[in-house]
Amino acid sequence: MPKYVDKDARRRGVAAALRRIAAREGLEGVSIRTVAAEAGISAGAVQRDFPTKDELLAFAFHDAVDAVAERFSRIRIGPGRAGFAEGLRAVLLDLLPVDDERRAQARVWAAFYARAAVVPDFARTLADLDGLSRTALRAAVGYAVEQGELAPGLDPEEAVELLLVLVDGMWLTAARRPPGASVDPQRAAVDAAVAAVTGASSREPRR
Amino acid sequence: MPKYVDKDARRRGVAAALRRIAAREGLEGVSIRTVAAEAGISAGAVQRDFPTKDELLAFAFHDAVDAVAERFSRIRIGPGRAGFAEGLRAVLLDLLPVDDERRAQARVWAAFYARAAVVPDFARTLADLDGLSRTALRAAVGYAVEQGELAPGLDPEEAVELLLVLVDGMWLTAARRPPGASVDPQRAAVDAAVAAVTGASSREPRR
DNA sequence: TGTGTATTGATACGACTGTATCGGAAGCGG
DNA sequence: CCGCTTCCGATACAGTCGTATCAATACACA
Repeated sequence: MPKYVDKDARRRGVAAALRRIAAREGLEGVSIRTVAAEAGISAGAVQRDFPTKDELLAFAFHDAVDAVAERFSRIRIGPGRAGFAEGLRAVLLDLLPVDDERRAQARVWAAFYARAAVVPDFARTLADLDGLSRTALRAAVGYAVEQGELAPGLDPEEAVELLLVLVDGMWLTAARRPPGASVDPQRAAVDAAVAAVTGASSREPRR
Repeated sequence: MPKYVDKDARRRGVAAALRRIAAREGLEGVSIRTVAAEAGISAGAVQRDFPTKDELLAFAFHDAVDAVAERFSRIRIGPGRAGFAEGLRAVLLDLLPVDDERRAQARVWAAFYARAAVVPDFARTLADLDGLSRTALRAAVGYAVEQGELAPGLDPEEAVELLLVLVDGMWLTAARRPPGASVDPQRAAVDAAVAAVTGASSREPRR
């Protein structure tokens, strides 16, 4: 039969267009028409791929969540991989918006994050992501305890919660960084975070 | 001459109405008409107080920033006041959304925060707030160093940056907490943060 | 090559947006 | 009590929103 088209690929393309707009002007600038224009197709085409705007937003959101989850899962901390301090440092540095792509991604994240404060579905998705990060961090912190790399006074479970909050803070602080500003303060925060959680010194050894 | 009205008071009232809406449905639900209805006045009256919507948003934002700044400045850490650990714990616990008012405030904050990722004026205001917090934290950390309460390996300047990020993370994580959820994870994060930064133990001494 | 169906762009609709304009209500100085 | 100035609510306007509808198009198969 006639005229077939790769639907999933185009759905992802439309979602990417939405994120480009969201990175530029926030979720407020996102409409069926603007997204269609950014994607280079007509508004009618967008309507067919996503019958309603909520579905479009939800899809783009889940796509963004997946991208962030993938970014985290790329760095595994544990036996045979990176040590705890190095791994933690890598995760946190990965959130620093050193290039435009990462800065754009952070701004999109901030937009969706704010929506999660108001739309329960979004909040649930972020809570799920928390769950994933929690188990990953639990494993990493457990490994740190084995290696004696966790700061002596820290309760492992509590350390996991601290790191969760820290990651959110890094990511969102990054979102509001103006284009020309220096990343040094954030780099300092990363150094301090690694030092505080591992109990090591941030002054002499590394850098 | 005729008919006088307290303009500033009503401007604040309108801004408060805006924030109530923002806490409930986000900045997307904010329009001249909805704000007017929430404030119990006509749309024309809002227009007189705020000729343009941007001015209204900016005013409400600055009001919210002032409220947050005031919340922080209420707790002074230093000689004669609270010790560093207690003061830090108090600041962080103050961000926990234990009541509805605080949760609403956090959601409003998230909305404005996301806008700061996209509107340079908002970003500048938050950067100014960072400046304020930075000097306050510098004093507190300096005091901690004197008292030997700072974790031994931590660079004071870096510790300040870490705390800045941490506060943002606490506040924004709070914003997306569903109404019924427990605050225990966040309380754990606070305990860990205090322990990690002071170098003390989070297991036995306090709690 | 013709045919039938999946896809498309355009157009229509009602609701809502921000903003401008304006006639009447309201209150104080005389 | 009057006049004048400030305030207020309503209405008007052009634009955009999300969504529905529909004729025209483009393609795979016979």
